[in-house]
Amino acid sequence: MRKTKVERQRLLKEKIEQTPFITDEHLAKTFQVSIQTIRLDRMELAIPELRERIKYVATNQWNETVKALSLDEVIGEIIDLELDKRAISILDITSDLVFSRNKIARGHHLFAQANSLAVAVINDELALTAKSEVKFRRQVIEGERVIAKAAVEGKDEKSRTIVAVHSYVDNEKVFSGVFYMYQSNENKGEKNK
Amino acid sequence: MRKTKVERQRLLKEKIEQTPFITDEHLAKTFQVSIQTIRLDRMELAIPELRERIKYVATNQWNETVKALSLDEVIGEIIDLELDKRAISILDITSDLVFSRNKIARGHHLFAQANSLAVAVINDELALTAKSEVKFRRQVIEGERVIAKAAVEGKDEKSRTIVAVHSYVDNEKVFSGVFYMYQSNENKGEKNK
DNA sequence: ACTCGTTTATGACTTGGTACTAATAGTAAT
DNA sequence: ATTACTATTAGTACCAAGTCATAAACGAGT
Repeated sequence: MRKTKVERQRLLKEKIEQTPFITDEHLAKTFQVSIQTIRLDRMELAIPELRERIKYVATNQWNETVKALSLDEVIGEIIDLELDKRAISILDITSDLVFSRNKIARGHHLFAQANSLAVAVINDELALTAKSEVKFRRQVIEGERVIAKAAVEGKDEKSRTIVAVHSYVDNEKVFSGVFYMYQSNENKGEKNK
Repeated sequence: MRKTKVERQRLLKEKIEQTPFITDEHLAKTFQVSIQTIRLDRMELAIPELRERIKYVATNQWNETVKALSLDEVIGEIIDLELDKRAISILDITSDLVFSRNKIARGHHLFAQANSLAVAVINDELALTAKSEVKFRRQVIEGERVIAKAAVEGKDEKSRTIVAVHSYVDNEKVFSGVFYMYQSNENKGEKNK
């Protein structure tokens, strides 16, 4: 005999989770019940119809967010560097760096490029970001090349080095930020351990 | 007079690429032509219908998701999420995330964790960081576990969503930031006509 | 025999289309 | 002016994959 309703619903839920792109018709066949039964089941389980499921998967932000960010190699290539003064790096926005739906680059990649450039420009074994203020001026699209220019601007009252970074695509500013950097050398204030 | 056919088709293609989840009806209105014209255009341009477009996006993203599941430790794991309210994620600082010399975590990883949590907490198809102010309160060392807590704080004067994120290691605050997020905010709410 | 939970059937309606045919408007060539 | 042609609009039939509501049939248990 067929399984109980509860059992079928358990399996149904599983099945839909595994292969969300399945029609009621198909489900009815695999569970050897009528389409109407499947639909009743879905209603009881509050499982939306196929099209809504597809849409959900398509628009779901979660997946995008959890998606891999190979952070270490995304920070761009340094093409010019004058220690304690200025630095320039290039970051090509590849498909890995964007939201797949709209091809817009995720913000933290631009941040990472700028931040790592700020670290690099400082002539010290150790430079750490203490604070930063950044602005994402316009979206950057897949395929664009971001040129980040960092300039050391001096020290603040706590003798942290101030680095200004401006990033451009085709001379249009897309990102700017100021980074306040700890240094180990001249600056003491050895932080905690 | 209206634009030429060629021009309209160029714009049509663009529009659909930008916002693939748009019906022919909506397109007809925005281009001030009949639905049939839009359909002729799509045929000539070999652009599939809405459902196929959604499906395409969904399947792509689904694959990404499957991939992401094996690399979920990269920007942290979301362990709690209440859309439009708050979210919590955990990031274990592994050796990949630190400066090799001193085992201190690179700033942009903390930023990435916080930023992506800010994106995730927003209940919208599209959320982008417009601006942020962050503070790195103390260094994080290899082996430590960073818990980031995001809270949606409302909207600013430009109706960007404000998300505050604070990150802790053992109840000690190591990072804090405020993110101002763009939202697309379009459909989903409208039903009546 | 009657009732209850479950299952199946049926019909009307919905969305966002495809496929096809036909009519109309506007422009250019002869 | 007539013809030719393109572009656009209109209308019909049909489809997939549903929703919603109603009704009927089945299978047991007490």
